[in-house]
Amino acid sequence: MKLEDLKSVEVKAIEVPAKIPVPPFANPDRLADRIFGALCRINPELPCMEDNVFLKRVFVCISSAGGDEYLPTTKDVGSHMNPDYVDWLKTNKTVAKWRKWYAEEKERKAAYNNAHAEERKKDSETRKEKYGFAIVNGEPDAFATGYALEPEGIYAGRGDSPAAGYWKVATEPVDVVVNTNSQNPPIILEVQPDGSRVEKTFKWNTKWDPTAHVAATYTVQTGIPNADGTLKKVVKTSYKGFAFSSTRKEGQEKKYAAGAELGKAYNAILKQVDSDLTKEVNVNTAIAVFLLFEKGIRIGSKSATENGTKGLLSLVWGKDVKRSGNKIKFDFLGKDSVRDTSVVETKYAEIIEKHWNDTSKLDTTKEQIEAYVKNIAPDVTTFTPKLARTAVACATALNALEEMTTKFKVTRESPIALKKLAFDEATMLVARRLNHQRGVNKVAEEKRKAKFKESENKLKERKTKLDEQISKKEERIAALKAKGDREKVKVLKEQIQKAKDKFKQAEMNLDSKERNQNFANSTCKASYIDPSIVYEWSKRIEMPIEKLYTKAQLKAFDFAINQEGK
DNA sequence: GTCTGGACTTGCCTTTAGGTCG
DNA sequence: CGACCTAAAGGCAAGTCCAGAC
Repeated sequence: MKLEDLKSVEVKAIEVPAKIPVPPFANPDRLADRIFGALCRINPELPCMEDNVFLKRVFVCISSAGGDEYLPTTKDVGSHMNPDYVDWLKTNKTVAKWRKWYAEEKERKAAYNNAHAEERKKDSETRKEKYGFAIVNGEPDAFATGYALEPEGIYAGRGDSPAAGYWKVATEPVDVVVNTNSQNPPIILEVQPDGSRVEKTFKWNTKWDPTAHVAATYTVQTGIPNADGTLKKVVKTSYKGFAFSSTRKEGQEKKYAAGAELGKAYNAILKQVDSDLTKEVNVNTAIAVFLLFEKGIRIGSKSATENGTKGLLSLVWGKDVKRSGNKIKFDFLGKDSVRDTSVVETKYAEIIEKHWNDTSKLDTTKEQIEAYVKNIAPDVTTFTPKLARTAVACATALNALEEMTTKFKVTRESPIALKKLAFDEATMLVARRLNHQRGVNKVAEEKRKAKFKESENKLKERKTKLDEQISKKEERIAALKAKGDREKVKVLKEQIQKAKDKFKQAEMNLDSKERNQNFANSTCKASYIDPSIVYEWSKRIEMPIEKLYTKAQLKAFDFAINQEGK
């Protein structure tokens, strides 16, 4: 989806983050001290602290930077083949001392922030007003993801990232290329260890590329450092930039428009797939198209990614995908190392197995898939496999909203809480379809389970209390009836009904939470479901749209949400 | 046509803000 | 009226995709 060329860009400021802080008994200018500090600063409950591969790499970096005094001995961690850093970290005195300092520092900072809350808020607002934006095509435009350069730190990758645990070098202003055609260069806001900012001027490297929708670009390198901070070995390089809000908005708008166009061709595409799979022509591409539209699966490439994760084109038959009767069963690690164990039920299961098994991986390409779809639907001007995911989400959302409206008997008069529940349940169905799982690590999962148990107990307590209150009120009703006070009886009865309804809603909410606890609907809400679908639904049942989207989302979706009078 | 740098999007996790409850 | 809790913002890793070099 090509974005419009830019006419002009002027960047106000770029922030340079502070280095990793270290305790007063260490040397902030010494890299080994900062890496050790970064290690001690990590929350000990995070999964990476249970990961010996991660920890081993951290110590390789510390040693390489000249911090041998921080290294555990072989006696401390066992054999070289299978060292145990996890337990050592839990008992080592130096680590404990550093951790204590970081904990105190955190408290001190929180207390300071608390005491200076108003002043800090004002400060940050002033800064945002003065510097937190660029001027794009003559109009002020916020940054979509902040305007601070990459800070140094230990690279925390997801899954089996080959860079996890290595040192990520801070970006220096000399490494940055500012994308501007303005005479006014951005200033540097250098963050001090105490959080204040010092303004500095700098002679930036600049270029002007109207097709690139970024304020600046730079690369970040991760690997094993020398004592002076240069890298002895580079493990990973990533390219970054500061995107504009308007860019994101433009992209989203075009995406949904293209998705809607594709949606119209949906039936025709499935019909062609049906015909091809039945006649067994073009089968590999037809299977890919079928799964893209049935499952909303990511496309991936022929080979696995460097983290070992997979997408449709790298799935191996018999290993990542299997058949059981008329079911196709998936089990593989996808983006962000999230496991996909979904099942697709289809009458084509046997044909799919026959052909996919022949070639191990699906014998097709993105280009062939694109050509296949465009051949059926020549009106669809933009099609990439990723767009199928948007189309699947929108189609699912449309059906799910209808389904949940009926299931929960939502009408215009329904309470807002019930409408919200129906909406959440519907978006959760989309999240399941797109496999948006949450917190796959054990620590987070345990916490979530504990928390859920707790709310369940609280609800039970509430039920006991409610029953007591109701029986008391019923006694009073009986007494009032005897007296013939109809008015008060009516009021009391209404109160009871209200309390019962409220409790029932709480029960339903908790039940919904339990069923959906391993899924998150935030992502599909923010980037897949066409906001106009949601807006139409909300108008129909008279649900205030601002209860469904956050402030930021409302602003981002204003192209779809007609907010007349607001 | 193929390869790949890098622009742009997606998505999980952590932190923060702000609201609620006792 | 602070402790507690949840929703939203923010952060940044990791995908997809496009265009230019060869």
